[in-house]
Amino acid sequence: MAHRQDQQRRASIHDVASRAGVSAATVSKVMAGVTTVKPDNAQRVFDAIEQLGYRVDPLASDMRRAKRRIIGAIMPEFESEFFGQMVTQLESLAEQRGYTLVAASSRESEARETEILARMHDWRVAGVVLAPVRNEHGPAAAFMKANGMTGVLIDRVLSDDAFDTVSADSASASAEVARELIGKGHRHILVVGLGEQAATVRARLDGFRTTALQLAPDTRVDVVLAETDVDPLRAQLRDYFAKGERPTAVYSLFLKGTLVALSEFRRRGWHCPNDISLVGFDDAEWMQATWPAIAAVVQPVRQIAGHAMEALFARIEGGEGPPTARLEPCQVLMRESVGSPGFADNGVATAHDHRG
Amino acid sequence: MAHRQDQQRRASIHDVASRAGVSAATVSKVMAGVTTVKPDNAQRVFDAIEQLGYRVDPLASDMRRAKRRIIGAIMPEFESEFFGQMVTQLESLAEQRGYTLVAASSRESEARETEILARMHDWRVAGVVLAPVRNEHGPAAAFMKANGMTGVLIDRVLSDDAFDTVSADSASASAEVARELIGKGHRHILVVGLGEQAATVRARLDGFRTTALQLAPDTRVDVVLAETDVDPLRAQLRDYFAKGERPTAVYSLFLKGTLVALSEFRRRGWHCPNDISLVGFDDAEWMQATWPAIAAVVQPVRQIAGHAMEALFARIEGGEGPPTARLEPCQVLMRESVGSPGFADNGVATAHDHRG
DNA sequence: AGAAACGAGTAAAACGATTTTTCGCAGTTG
DNA sequence: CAACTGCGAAAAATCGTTTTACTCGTTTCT
Repeated sequence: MAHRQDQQRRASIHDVASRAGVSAATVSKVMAGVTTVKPDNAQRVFDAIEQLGYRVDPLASDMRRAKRRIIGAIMPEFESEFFGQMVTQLESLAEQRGYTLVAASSRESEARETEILARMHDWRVAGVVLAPVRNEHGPAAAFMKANGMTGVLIDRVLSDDAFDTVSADSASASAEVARELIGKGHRHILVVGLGEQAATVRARLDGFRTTALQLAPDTRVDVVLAETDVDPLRAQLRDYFAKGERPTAVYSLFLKGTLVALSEFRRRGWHCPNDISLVGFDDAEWMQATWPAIAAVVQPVRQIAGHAMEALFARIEGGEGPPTARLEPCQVLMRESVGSPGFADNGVATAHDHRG
Repeated sequence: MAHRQDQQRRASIHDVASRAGVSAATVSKVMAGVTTVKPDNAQRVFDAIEQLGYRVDPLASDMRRAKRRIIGAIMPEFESEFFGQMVTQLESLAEQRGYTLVAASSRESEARETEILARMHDWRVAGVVLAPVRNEHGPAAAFMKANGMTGVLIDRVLSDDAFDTVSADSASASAEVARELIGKGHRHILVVGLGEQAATVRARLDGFRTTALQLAPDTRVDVVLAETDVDPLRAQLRDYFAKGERPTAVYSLFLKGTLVALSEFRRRGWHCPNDISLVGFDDAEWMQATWPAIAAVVQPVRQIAGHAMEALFARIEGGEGPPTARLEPCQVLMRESVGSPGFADNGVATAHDHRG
């Protein structure tokens, strides 16, 4: 084939039409499966399509309708397993319905979130799955509302008066964590979190505290909440321990907090679970490979993605009615990082002797 | 504003034109910054744009030109830090040049890879960043070639005769790992990997073995390579150890292998680095938080993304010349999981006594 | 003065599809 | 035989832009 002119223009519907000796409209009808076309002509159209390798240009095809067969997805980040799985799921579900998913990362910035949303509005996407940086009351949701966009809010949300929401049932999961920890005898527990994710953090904190205090009113629940970034949290946690505070268990409300707690333990020579117990919201693959394995709350990614898309497409297809707020149950995996207090011996690392 | 009819049609260029009392062509010129427009008219156009909240429909705008201001990105998966960071970077770089990134996950399937590519071709994307599942010789690259698409290959590739490639310098990094391990006295090292990622796995393995044997010809390098999935690897590794093999160090050629190795150590009660040393290709955030911290080869994500986009846009803008093959240097972080052999005491777990 | 150049703008043709409208024609009916 | 019915297909309108080609004055050059 030598050095073909590869930068050729692709065959359009008119090329197919003229080769088949019919009009473009007829080609369109054949492709849409309309039956009022003579079999003879239909065959010639099929042949022409085959020969030219013709494929519909989806964007041109969408041109005529107001909405395009595109779903926008905005995630706070792509670097974590959770959002990675979420995007994968959403992509798959969108595809199943003949839509294309266009995902963007707001990089934990509300300003960027709105910019992306504006771009997607320009693209005239059919709908948006928004995982807001903070909560459902941010500028992004307001933008969607103001511009009459259809969308679903997920993850760091509870409920909204304009959009359907789907998120993990943080409160119940946290309550279960509380039951487990109290049941194991813990009475001084530290909860660490990041304040910016207001919606979920509050639900998780309240769910935990309420249940803990209900089961054992003498329980002391300390809270270390950093405002925005992870480094301040690390500093605050360091201060907290430096003051001599010595909880028997730590419950981290989100993944990064679990890492911070873990590295802080490590710095002080504390081992789980002998010196201190640890449970984290959000599971990750590595948590099963470490020693000890880290207990975690597993979010139902598939369910969240599934119901989000279901709700979204219902709205796209004109579904009416008040917005729904769905909470999907989590799974709490109590692994080796959680034990009973009592072996604690104030900062002296103990010998390990786990055996598979 | 009561219950406005929010499902309004957005203002088009013609709406702006008629409100400003000019033609659509003039509006287009004003927006493009053409100077041959009377200031008076230009002002009226700007006012109309302002009042109507008009924004160009990027897809309609792209309609007229053959290529669209869209870059496609195909990654084997979204769940890992590496590809998450990669997508984030690529998105950012595309945006900087006024393009939109559309990312898709091939979910480690070559068949799906080609399907996605076909869809992107239908979309008439300006270019594609492809991180192939296996290597540069797969069906996806062939498809791109056959259809005259412009693109760049990254990550699991070495070089290609049609496309620019950018990847981590696996061989050099592996050589450095070999130097480190040999230097620490290791003479029996197990390398674990996944065979499907042929291109890079071979480079990493050869780079390691060559240097190791060169520095210490008596070194024994065992290799456990699974074909496709992670579970067979786990089984093979289990068999290997069950045979009584007792290397003093393990070098994992990819992240999942590191997790498998780690959990296998855990199952057998072996501790790093006293019982066995571990180095993994690919870094992850958690590796610094665990005890011990896991030594890892850090891939230069930013550099790879940066040069990939640079090369891609050069081609998009018509750049000629033979394809380039870039190798970006990695950083090898020797953490606590690597020590000197000699403390090994055949399977009996030893007491830990790390202190921050 | 007449040609050429230029300035400022418009109408119309693309781009690649889909959808609505119109049209020709064959067959049927009164 | 005129009028009606349907079928199949073509022609035209539409989506929102950009670009080309063209008009109509006015100015400048020879």
